[in-house]
Amino acid sequence: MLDHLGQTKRTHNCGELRKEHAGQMVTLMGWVNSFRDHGSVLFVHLRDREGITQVIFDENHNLELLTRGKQARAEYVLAVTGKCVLRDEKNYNPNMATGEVEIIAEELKVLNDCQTPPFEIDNCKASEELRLKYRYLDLRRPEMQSNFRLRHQLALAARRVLDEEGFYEIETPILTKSTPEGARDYLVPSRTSPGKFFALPQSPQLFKQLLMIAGYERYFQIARCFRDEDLRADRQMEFTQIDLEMSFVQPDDVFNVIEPLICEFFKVVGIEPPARPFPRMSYKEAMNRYGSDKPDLRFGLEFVDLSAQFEGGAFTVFAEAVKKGGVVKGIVVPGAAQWSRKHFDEILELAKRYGAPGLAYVQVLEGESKSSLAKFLGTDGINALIKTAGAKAGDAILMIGGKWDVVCTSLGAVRLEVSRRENLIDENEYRLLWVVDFPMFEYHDDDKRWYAMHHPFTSPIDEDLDKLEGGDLGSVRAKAYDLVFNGNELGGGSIRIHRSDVQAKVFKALGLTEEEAREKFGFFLDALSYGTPPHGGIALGLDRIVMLFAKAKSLREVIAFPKVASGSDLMTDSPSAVTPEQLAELKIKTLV
RNA sequence: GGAGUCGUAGUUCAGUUGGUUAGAACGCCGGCCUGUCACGUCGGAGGUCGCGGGUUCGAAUCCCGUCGGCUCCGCCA
Repeated sequence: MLDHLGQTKRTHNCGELRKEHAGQMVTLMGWVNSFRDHGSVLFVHLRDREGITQVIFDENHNLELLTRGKQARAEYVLAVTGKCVLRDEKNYNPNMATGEVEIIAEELKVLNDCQTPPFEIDNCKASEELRLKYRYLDLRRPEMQSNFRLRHQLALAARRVLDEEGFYEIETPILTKSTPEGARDYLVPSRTSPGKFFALPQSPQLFKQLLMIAGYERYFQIARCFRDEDLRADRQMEFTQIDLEMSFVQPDDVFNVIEPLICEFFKVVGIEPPARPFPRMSYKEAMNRYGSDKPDLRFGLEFVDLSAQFEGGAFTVFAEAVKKGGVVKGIVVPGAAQWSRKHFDEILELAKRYGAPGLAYVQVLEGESKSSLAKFLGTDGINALIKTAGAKAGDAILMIGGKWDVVCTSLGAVRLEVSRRENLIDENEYRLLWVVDFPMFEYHDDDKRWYAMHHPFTSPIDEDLDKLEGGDLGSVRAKAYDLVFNGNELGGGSIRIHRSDVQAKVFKALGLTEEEAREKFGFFLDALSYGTPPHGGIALGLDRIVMLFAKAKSLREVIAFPKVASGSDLMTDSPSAVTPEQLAELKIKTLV
């Protein structure tokens, strides 16, 4: 039989009672975390958001109440009133914050019962699939509740810091206009304009720029963004950004807002904040030294350029690569001289997945070193190589030669894999940096045209403005920057174009005719011409920030109701079919 | 779109070379138990081996297909 809550009021939560409370009458409400029935005495651990407290039902104290208490099962919802008492010292439970006290039940209300849960909340060993199907149960687990407390605290800190810095929080539309650049849009059919569609925003990009044009000077929003692309452990189709924009600024001004904000996050989680200013590295340098535009600086394995060693040499594969304008780069891996052939082969396979033509290596030994290159370079050549690379006995040098970007990217992947295999990452270290001076454009071989690397409203750096016309678009640098945290891209932004003439040149460079530009961004181009202040901003991935501070392996651990890799929601079983009537109303026919 | 990997009781897993009645732990149900907090103890129930097809005297096991989860490539800032 269930009881009504009635006028019973909770006096304390399940995490706050200490020995100072001994002697007080208290009322707790929560879920049965566990129970142990000893016949004439029953122990119940009652759990709520704040913690767990032990409640005792005792035959000598109240037989009728004990009998009723014994009906409780896992996850029943109880209201218990009783006296908080100090436990005998030998009965302290040091594993519980409330372990020095317990509640002797005087009154019990069973507010609700519970089916046998599909997995134990207290001791969850369930697969992620099952956890997601019963997400509301999964979210009861203290580990998950702690993730969402952290998420709340970080979002709150962001609001506090940005408010102190003079930012207004302003909402922008969720139903907006499809823009073909960038990621695939989620489309929403318009009933009132049959055959036409809204798009869900990939980011509030244009709206926040319009707010600058509108004179709001400093805007921020904790904004939901949508991208119809395949998911990853660190990528959901629907995610949250701390999005902001500022007027009359250069990149430094943005950094000077973001760095204190990030430091505040460290304070919230109780970790010593990193030193400021955060280091900065150009895109080119990051690629050259680490093979990534989001280098993980928690470990070394920096690239050594070995092009000069191979130029014109007997190892024709590498010599040819250099001759054609490519490079040969290597990393020195401590201890890897002992690796098995199989181990090297696995690394080679990885490099190939990233487009590397091959992978050469030298196993550096006390006496003669081992390498497949020995027959080309001779002992002297190998020794010279070892010296240039700075390798010691016991190390191995892994080398890739070819086109610059392929070498950097594939060796970067090798560097990361090696760091994992060799356990080179200190999980308690936090390394932040700004990656700056990104290329403005990147060339896509498949459709033979240039694309904006960031987005087409990014300002080129002043010195490169001239290069927009007449030529070498690949060398134009953008006033764009990414914030990188332990090898993860936490956010990115740029100073925007505020002049119509510059914007027109960029569109032209991207191959957009004036008519196309007008059709796609006409409203925005109009706005640009009405006194746009210089402005710029950034967006930080809130989910990723929470994930990193929570040391979670996937975004799904810090998003309350996430999608799985295939893009569906296992709890609601969405997406799902809709009725023919719904489609008819929208004038939509499906092809499947 | 592609690659790898996993799918057996409510859950997590084991399951030998293809062999007779598919096991364990936890959970669940019932009994006993006054100090447990991973309680203990006695007993019990619980299986479409993801699904479909094939090979075989015989399939959880081998083959083909398919569905679903995870990780990655492509894609994505």
